[in-house]
Amino acid sequence: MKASSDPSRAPAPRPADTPERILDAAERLFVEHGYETTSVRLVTLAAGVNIAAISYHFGSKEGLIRAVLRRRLEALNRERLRALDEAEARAGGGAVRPSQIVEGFFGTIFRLAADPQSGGPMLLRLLGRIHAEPAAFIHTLLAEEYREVLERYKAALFRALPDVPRDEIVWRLHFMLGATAYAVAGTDALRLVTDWGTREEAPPHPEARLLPRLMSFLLGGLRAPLPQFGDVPPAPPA
Amino acid sequence: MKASSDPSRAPAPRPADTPERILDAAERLFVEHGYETTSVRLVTLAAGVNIAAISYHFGSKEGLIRAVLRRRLEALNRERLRALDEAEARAGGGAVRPSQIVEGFFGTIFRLAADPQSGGPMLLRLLGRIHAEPAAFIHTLLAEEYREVLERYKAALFRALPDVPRDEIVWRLHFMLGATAYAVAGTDALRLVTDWGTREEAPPHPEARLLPRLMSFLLGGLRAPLPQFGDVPPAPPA
DNA sequence: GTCTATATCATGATAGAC
DNA sequence: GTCTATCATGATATAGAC
Repeated sequence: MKASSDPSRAPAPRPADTPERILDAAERLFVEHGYETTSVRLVTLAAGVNIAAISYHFGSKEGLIRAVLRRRLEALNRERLRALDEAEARAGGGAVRPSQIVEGFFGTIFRLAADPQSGGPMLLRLLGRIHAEPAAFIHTLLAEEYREVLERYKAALFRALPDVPRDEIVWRLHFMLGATAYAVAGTDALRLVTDWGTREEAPPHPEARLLPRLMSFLLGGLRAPLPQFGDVPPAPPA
Repeated sequence: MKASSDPSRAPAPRPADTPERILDAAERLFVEHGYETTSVRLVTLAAGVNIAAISYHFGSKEGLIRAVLRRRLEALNRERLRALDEAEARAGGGAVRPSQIVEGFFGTIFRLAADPQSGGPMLLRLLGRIHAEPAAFIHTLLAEEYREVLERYKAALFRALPDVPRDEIVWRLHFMLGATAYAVAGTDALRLVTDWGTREEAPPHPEARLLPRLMSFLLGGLRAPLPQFGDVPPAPPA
């Protein structure tokens, strides 16, 4: 029997392996302070690993945030595709109802956030934050990671709303993404709108009812009457 | 006659005074690269002023972004209050219609953006970017700057929608802010949703029809059927 | 008010011993 | 794989001449 398989000799001082500890600490710090503001020194300090470990395991700070994002987005993509597959199976050959599509796309975030294994509530804040990062490579990465899933959901919406122009559906999907990213970014932004000056004034667990509230808002926007463009030309003359 | 009042001796090499040149350059660079990523060196270089001018005129980098924001938000607040005053005057003593309220709040951004004096299209991107900055002092500043105007608009919405619980209205206002901030942050985020790989594929001036599209989406969300909370408790038991 | 020169510090990354 | 020590760079801010 090898020593490494002896449970009493398991690497006790490390609760998890180094790369994972780094990913956990980096995720938390990026969420709290943003990508630029968070130094790799602070990440290694919070993770309880050596300063050189990030270069060794992830190559660079950019490699680190890429790994942080991929870890969460992979699970999110998988769940979103599964939700849509299931809804389409239930619909037989017919179109899936818009509420099912919206629930599959946006509700999945909240279902994952309820599972500590998938990141827990931190996942919500990570998604909210990441859409706002100024670094260009992050947006490129997001576009790549989201592409397949967005294509599937867009196609489902086109089928579900055959009377709404496709342009309009794409814009509304964009608006829905924005409303969700903002809603989910944490309670910081909520302070703008509410009177909660102190923690005591805030209701306990304001996010408990967030999902149904958000869903009805998004569906209302998605199914709103089409805009009247009036005299505004589609594009100014060349 | 003093020399300084002689037009031929006006400070010709400076198209505007130093603080304003700095504000213009800083606004553009903060919008493009974010607050943290933009160095004061770059700002002074772009403004064509000396490296020490920012400390002298604004005290620090933080003082600079505060001044950048205040310059635009003051005008925005003024216009938003004016729009609501006007709508309330037209309504006599009655409640202002929701569409008028939403138009007054969100439409004002676009009307200001059409005026180069108020910042032009840059104003849209500035607002989109600023809501996403991680720095805490920026959110505090935003909350202070927005407070009065938001109170007025919230009160108007409460009157306009007496059957909708006030909690729900506040949340929906929050969702509307998010959708707008995202929509307005620039075309970068739009790439996530569209197939525009290259600039050639994008329609010319996609933002021309943005306002009516956004308005109908926001109004649809604001007037959506109330959410059914089902078995979800308002707050978990203590 | 404007400029040059510089003080002081924190960052990301790595070389090389163990 | 992990660690110490260090490098090169670029940051904000200011002192002091003009």
